[in-house]
Amino acid sequence: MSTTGPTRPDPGPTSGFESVLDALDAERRARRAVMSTSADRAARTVREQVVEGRLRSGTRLPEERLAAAIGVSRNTLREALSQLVAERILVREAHRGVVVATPDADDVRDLYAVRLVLEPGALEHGTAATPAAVARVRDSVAEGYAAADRGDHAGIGDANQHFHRAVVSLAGSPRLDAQMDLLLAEMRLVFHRMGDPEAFHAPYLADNDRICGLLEAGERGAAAHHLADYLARARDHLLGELPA
Amino acid sequence: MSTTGPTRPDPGPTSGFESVLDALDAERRARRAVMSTSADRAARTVREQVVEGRLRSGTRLPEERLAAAIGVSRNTLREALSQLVAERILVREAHRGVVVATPDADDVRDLYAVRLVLEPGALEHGTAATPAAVARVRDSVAEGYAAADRGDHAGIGDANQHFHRAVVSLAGSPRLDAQMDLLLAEMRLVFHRMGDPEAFHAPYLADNDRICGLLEAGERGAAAHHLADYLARARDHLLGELPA
DNA sequence: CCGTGCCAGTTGTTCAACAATCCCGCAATA
DNA sequence: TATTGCGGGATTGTTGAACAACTGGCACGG
Repeated sequence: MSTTGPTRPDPGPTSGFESVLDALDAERRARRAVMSTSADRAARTVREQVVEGRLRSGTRLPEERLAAAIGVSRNTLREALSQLVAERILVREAHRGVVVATPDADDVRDLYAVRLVLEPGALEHGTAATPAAVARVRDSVAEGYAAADRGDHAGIGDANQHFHRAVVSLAGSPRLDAQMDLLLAEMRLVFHRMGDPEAFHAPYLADNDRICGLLEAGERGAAAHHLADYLARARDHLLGELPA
Repeated sequence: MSTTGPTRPDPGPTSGFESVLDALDAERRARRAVMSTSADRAARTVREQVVEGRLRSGTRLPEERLAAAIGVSRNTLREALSQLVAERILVREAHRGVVVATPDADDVRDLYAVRLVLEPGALEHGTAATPAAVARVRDSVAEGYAAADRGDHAGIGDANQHFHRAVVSLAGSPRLDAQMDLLLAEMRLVFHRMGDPEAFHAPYLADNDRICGLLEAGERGAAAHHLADYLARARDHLLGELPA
């Protein structure tokens, strides 16, 4: 360390060098998170196909062919599948393989039981209801109206999911956010089983708007009660349209 | 089917035979769930060692030796470890292996953020607050007092966990119950990092009793508020005693 | 004392194999 | 005809070994 570059000072409590070093380290961690392992990538691939609706409920996923298709070994794929089974996106039947989950009425009731605790709870007691967080809720409402204006039914569904995710994020808990993402992925599975999934969400745009308004007005208890009522209605609506 | 047994009627909408058949099928599924795969058994083994406190936070778990110790192959063990990583009991660092998780202050805050939504929510809005479910809450309170009477500190901790699990079960959601079990397992990891984990829970026996009383009296809103307050207190208490 | 390069150990991943199990069809039988 | 019994083929559960990529520590040289 004699010729090139500035000689390392090293003393300062937070030398500029240390910060650069930390930044590089952070970048590396980020890269790791993105690249991750083959198993994680495989899991992401399969999950995407499922929530996107290209793999319908009940389809079997033979390990050998799927592994070849994704380009990983069977062992690695099994790790990925186990992860998705834990997320309840797939179900594994011993010696019969994994199939895309087929949520039944009981699953729907359970999912809504969770949501009825989670979403009103976050709305009323969430400790991260900052203006920015509330604004994200408002954004999702606007997104829904915009999608409705251009007749984009899928867009309405997406916006609706964003709304409920934004509500839960009022709790300010990364764990809860992740949990909600899994729950919403499972909800998509339910929607894909319906005859006309796209038309389902439109009626609830007004509810979202109203709840958001109450939230902005600081009437969090009222917002929570409205949301609870709305969730119960949506649940029954959904149970009515569920096949089998 | 001509000689033995009653000839199959087959017509009835819900022939008693069909129900027997369903029961047998259910039993088989249950058996499968108990036996499960080697990977699940390995996961259960490791999880038990961790929540029991025999494997402390930060301990590294080399795959080869651990696999040999449990008696499964490395590939199978990896499946088990992945499952525990998903449960946040272990953390995996790329190319450095898995170690027992070391929850820090942020983790504790996050865990309590979840609990602050979940537990008061279940208490106030849970739709399965049957007399039997309420009785289970009361049982856990009694269990706590009994443990205190005989100076069984570990027993107090166990009873406390039973109390919070019973509260969440008021929601009547299997998914939420499972989620709460994971959360409580993570809490045990936190407690194991404390200097004197056993003495931590005793002060909260009275709170549990009081909350249970309010619940039995039908004052669910008050019970929820008391629990929320108590959780915030416990969180700060815990953060104060957390090392590092 | 500091930096550099090498080496052992561990992980990530693949491949090939085998037993256990399940599904499907086909023949035998009442 | 409908049911039972019985392969045969396919798939899963699990193992063992192998190799590249990567990490951490140690000796070497300045």
